[in-house]
Amino acid sequence: MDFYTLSDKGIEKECGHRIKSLRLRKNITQKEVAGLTRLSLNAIKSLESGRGKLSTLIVVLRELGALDHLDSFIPEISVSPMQLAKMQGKVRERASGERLKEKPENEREW
Amino acid sequence: MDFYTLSDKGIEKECGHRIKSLRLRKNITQKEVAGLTRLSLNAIKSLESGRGKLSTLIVVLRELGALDHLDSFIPEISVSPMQLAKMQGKVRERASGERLKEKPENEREW
DNA sequence: ACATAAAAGTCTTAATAAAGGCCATTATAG
DNA sequence: CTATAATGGCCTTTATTAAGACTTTTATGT
Repeated sequence: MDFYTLSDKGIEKECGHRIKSLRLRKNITQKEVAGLTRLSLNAIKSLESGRGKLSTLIVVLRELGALDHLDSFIPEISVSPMQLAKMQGKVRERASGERLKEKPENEREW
Repeated sequence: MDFYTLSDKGIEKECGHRIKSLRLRKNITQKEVAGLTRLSLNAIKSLESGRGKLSTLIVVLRELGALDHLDSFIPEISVSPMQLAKMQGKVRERASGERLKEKPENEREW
């Protein structure tokens, strides 16, 4: 399955379907998940239809014992040793934006 | 990294950090991501601080070229052949749920 | 086949994210 | 070191989700 062929909405729906599948695999109802997570039934229904907040997803995945899947969803970057050396062990904290000319060297107007 | 040792809020923050790392690896600014995804700068900032909607996460991950990991996120359930046989090729659509006694067999009150 | 419960749909209200703006802080290119 | 851009924080308004209740549809155990 190639997700790049799907629209954003398509991916949202696919995520919802898979969460539902995980739940059904454990054979528990939406209402039970709501109770276990202390979320509302509506939140569970929304999540399974592809909407919802990131926090909702996390809480539900934990209850379904699927947090490890989230780990691969948002991969941790691995910095290569060479790159680390190049930055002298410093981790970049900001993108290196464009820098306007500091000031024209010998500015003169006439 | 084991997500199960983290609190829900901890996982949210970790997700935000990873998204930021993915962005910095491509050396683009939050403002650029906002422009490319047609989301607001605020939405990007929120996402990188661990909040945000699932849809926001998906759109940003696509822009950062990290959608391919989604496949391993919530893997599609693989139904064993035996189970398939047991359900006569039918896929379960609802949890089985408890069923109250249909009706007392020989009900009589006196 | 039918009764029952799971789940989908729909509403109202409360909470929170998104949009857009402005200011303060700080990494960093030069 | 210093000027500048990147980012974080905060605020207001708007849009969307969560909560909670109710009704309707439909899968499914018996």
